[in-house]
Amino acid sequence: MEKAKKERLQKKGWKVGSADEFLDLTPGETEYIELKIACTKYLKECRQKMRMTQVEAAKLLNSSQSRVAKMEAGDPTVSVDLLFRSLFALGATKATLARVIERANLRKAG
Amino acid sequence: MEKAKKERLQKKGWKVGSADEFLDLTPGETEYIELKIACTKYLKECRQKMRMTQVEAAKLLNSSQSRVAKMEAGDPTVSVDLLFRSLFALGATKATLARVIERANLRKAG
DNA sequence: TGACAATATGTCATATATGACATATTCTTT
DNA sequence: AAAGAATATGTCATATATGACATATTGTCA
Repeated sequence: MEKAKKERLQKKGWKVGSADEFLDLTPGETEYIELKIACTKYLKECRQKMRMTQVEAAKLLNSSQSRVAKMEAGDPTVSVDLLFRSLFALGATKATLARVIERANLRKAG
Repeated sequence: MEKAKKERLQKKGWKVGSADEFLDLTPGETEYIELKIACTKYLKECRQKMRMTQVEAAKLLNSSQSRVAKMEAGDPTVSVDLLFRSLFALGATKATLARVIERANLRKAG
């Protein structure tokens, strides 16, 4: 990987390593990442289904547009806590979240 | 509520209010709390099923006995992120977690 | 194209989470 | 009951998350 890009990513909080290190993700780490990504996708889906802009969603969530954008982008500074609280605030339930998590590794169409 | 107890709980990070305020929890907040509690219970269950002490679990999780105790006790300083990462590290999968979340509001026997 | 709305990116002060340690309490086993 | 193992509680320095703001980029429509 290009040195400049690597440093830029690390500065953003991402772990950056060789392919070996990447493959060294434990199963648990992989599941965690998949879960988080699935939540970010579902959040965006929910917001769009409600025909809200990020600004509107931010107001509803007592947050800011930029943070909503980061949530949907899977920014490393966004916690699962925040994602969950946001999803629940947008009307998601434990049942729907469970479904999202369960299917996290499958293609959206699945 | 007794004043001393109230202050003690607030100092610990819990929101403490009148019954009205308690009932004012939004549905989303309630779901979030139920989810979190379910995870703490499941974590303890997993650890015990593996016949590990908190000290042993802590070592496995690169954490400390005291934090494991707090995770299992639902301490307010414990994030869902930490709970999830810990559960995955103990062998839980997205599928099992989904099940835990789905059933979070039901009695354990359910 | 230009202009406006929506989304993304960068940064920061503050808030919250975390591992670690000390110590207290509870649980077992004898 | 005493002793040791296990768990719980309190505290703190450091790490990470968060809302907010400024600014950049992208999308849309006339």
